[in-house]
Amino acid sequence: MPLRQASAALQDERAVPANGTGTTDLSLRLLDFLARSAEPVGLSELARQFQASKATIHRHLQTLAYHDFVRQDPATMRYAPGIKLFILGERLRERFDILGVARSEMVRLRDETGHAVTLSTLVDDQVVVLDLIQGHSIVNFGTQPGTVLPLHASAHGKVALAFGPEDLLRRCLARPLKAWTPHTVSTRAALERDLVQIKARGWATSPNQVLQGINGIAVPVFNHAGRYAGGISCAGTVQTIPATPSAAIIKALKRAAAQISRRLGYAGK
Amino acid sequence: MPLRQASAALQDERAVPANGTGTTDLSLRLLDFLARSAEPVGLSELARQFQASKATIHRHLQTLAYHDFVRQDPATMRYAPGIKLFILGERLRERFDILGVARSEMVRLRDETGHAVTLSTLVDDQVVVLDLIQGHSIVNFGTQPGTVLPLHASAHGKVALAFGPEDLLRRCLARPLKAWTPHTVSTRAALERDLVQIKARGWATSPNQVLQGINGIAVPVFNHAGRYAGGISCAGTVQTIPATPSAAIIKALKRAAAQISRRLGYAGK
DNA sequence: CCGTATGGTTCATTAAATGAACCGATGGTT
DNA sequence: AACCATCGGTTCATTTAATGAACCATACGG
Repeated sequence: MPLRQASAALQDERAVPANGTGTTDLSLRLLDFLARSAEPVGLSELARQFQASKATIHRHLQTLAYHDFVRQDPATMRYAPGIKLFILGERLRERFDILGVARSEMVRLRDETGHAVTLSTLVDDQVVVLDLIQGHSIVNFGTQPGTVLPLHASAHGKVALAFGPEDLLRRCLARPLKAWTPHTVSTRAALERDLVQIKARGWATSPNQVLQGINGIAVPVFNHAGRYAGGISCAGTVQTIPATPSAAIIKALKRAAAQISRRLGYAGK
Repeated sequence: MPLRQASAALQDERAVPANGTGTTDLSLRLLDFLARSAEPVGLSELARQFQASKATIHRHLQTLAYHDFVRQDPATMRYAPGIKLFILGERLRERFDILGVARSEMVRLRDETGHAVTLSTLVDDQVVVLDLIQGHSIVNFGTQPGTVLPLHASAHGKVALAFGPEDLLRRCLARPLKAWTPHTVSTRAALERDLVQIKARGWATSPNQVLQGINGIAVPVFNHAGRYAGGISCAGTVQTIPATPSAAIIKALKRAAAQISRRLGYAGK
């Protein structure tokens, strides 16, 4: 199977690599590629993907492996992401204090509603899923921690737009709004109309926005300074969570959010 | 407060950086340093720590930031670890399938015993904590996910030595056994005696081994091939988990481990 | 108003990253 | 068995690109 061109995986549509070190750039792209690959990848394959010589790739991998960012499967000789990524990633967790205080409330919310519950926050204009409590159904739902959600087409994202930094919407509109499904709100006017409503009622939904048949409902969490600190949401099928959800689930979400906000030092209602 | 010399943080006691790319090496050390720092660090500070020019550090940070491995606090201009570490770290989680199947059993074990429960596995001769379920006590216990445990001085480590790869013990004995406390088993003979007993009875403890007053009890988990796949443990004070633990807790641990092993496809008893 | 921090940039020097060609091993195919 | 095409890894001459001294502009404190 032809893998997607490696360089596209990370650089994506973004403009120029700016003025940095090209060597490091290659190393990081290698690291990213390996972390995104489902299977360990061989040296030659990597050299082909990145259009570099085997010698170059080999030395990069040596250094990455030395720092445990990459490991070589002793049996197949192929390369896989290393444990260091996991270790450093876990260390980053501590920085998001919202994570610790939210956990128990999320579990309670899950038990109340039976739905999968996710926690998100805004990092550098990106909505990132921080934690996930699996729902009480047979099929596993919800976005995994670490996932980046679209600002305009997810419940979490729209909560961030509605209650987050002032100029977030402007930066969001600077690039085209990707239509994930035929139902995705992808025009500026429709999104702004949506946000007015979300601000008024305090919660956002995203029926069929990012995936047909799936819906989410999210509410904001505020910190000690009274500012947006993140969001919590329930996710499920459009059958279980309709576009206009039941008063019960909204109430449960708002209660949980208020509780978390209070624990973060929020003094508001 | 004088920070520890940055270069020592990662290279540690290890011998030579091998033959890799020095540029990448510096980048990775920078990344590691930032991830380990509690607070964001300024450019000049980093240049001093790594004994390199500001220009060099700056360009490295530019590239790291471009890939979201590092972010610059807009207010203080200082540098902090980026969200990419968290994202890639979470992605690594999927690779450890033991994580998914173990979770519910760990929660049940925690509820049964009240103790903090941890899950570990062996990665490149290192025992790494994969998951932690907090105990039901006021004070938070247990080692955080991502932590590397000593092979000879932790319950998890000794389970790995007893039930893991044949030659792990040999490689473990190749370097001196660090004595974390006065009670740490740090002689070859004592360790080997310990392991014989652990193999016979199927569980390991580590009273006062790595921290005075703290004990852990661990049992192995086996995979579909009947080989060691990791371990689960309960942790607590030596008062709550004595050196020779109650039959109840041992039974609970063994039951949970058997259940997880079975879900991993283990056909044994 | 100076002194000394900070983050960031420029540019000539040179150190170091690079790739073509190579090796030894492995594993199918003829 | 001989062959060919892989594989991971290494060598070494070439030249690219990483480097640091010196340089801004700015901010803070006495």
